[in-house]
Amino acid sequence: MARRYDPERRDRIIDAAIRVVGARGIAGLSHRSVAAEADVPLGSTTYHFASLDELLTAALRRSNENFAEVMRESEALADPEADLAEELAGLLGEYFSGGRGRAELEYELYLAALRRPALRPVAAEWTDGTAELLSRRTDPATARALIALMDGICLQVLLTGGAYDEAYAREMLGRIAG
Amino acid sequence: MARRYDPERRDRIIDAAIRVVGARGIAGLSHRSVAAEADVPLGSTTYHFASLDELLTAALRRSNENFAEVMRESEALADPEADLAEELAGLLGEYFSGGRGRAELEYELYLAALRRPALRPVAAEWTDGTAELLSRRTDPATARALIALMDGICLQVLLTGGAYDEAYAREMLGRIAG
DNA sequence: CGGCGATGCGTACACTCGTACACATGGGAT
DNA sequence: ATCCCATGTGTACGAGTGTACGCATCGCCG
Repeated sequence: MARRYDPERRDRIIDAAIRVVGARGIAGLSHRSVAAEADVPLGSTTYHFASLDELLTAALRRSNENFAEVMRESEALADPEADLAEELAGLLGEYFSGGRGRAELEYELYLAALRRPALRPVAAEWTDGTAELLSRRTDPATARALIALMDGICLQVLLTGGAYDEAYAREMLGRIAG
Repeated sequence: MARRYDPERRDRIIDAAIRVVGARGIAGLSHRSVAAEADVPLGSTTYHFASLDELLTAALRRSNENFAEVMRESEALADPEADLAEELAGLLGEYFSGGRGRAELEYELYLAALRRPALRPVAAEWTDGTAELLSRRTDPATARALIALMDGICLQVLLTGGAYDEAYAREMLGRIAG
């Protein structure tokens, strides 16, 4: 077969990996499944990413960037007049409004760091980055606690299959933000 | 080989599964690895647990029971005089004092519910049970928020590889408990 | 323009896995 | 005492996996 000149292949493989994780979970991620999704031969995925951990790391980093984008777009976060707890609760509402899919995907990548030390620095990047963003509206310790509570609330929704209760989230975030 | 009469084999297989997950993670869980750990033939594990999901469900349920035991033993939780936030922060301290191992194992099973609907009812059982326990000291909504925050704090410790800060946990739990 | 190294391609191998199945055994119901 | 079926045992098969390797191709640097 003719060889293709494809300078952005690496990026496309990462995108394919994210789609595969979204559709079949990390358990369904393999060099072959990614190769098929990205429409590249098997050898190409192993060439660009020596191990699956490497690929997952890249996928988590990209996922983080996507989320960071969303938070940056929310100008309300920068408005010192707005109620921080309400803004965050609203943000989570939007996050869940598109169905479980997206949140499930991003959390699966994030939680994968539990067992994969290679992902931990990337997970820490996300936490630190978000904390820094929130630090413009409150002190650093409070910022971290807000993130922890949001994580916990998302977890309860995702793990137990329950619904997201925005008023409840607003109330509890408010207790921390003061 | 002589057949062994072994009425508690099912239980021993569950224990073996928990040890395997602790040592190699859910990714390393297979009928064969469990069979080897429990010292039973392969066919025996497939006989007692038709699918790995079934085995994971049983493992998560047992893990929940172990944790519930710990919480019940903590009489301090029942003492209306004690400061709830301080008690919970202390409990988490004990939880982490034995190294990452135990928390990592239990959270891995718990978080597996994200992608395995079969585990979600069991995860919900745990949340509901713990919330009920805490409801003796506070209202139900606050109880759920305390659990969410504890989950989030544990997650930050486990995912980023950071250390557990008991004073910080106490402060933030206190803001929710009021 | 020449070549070389990065990139792409296809295949083969050894391994593990879930599943299925045929057969053995003996506890407990009848 | 007898028989049945829940339980236990061993093996085989096909599918999927990570990895390695040889060869092809061509952008780019000298």
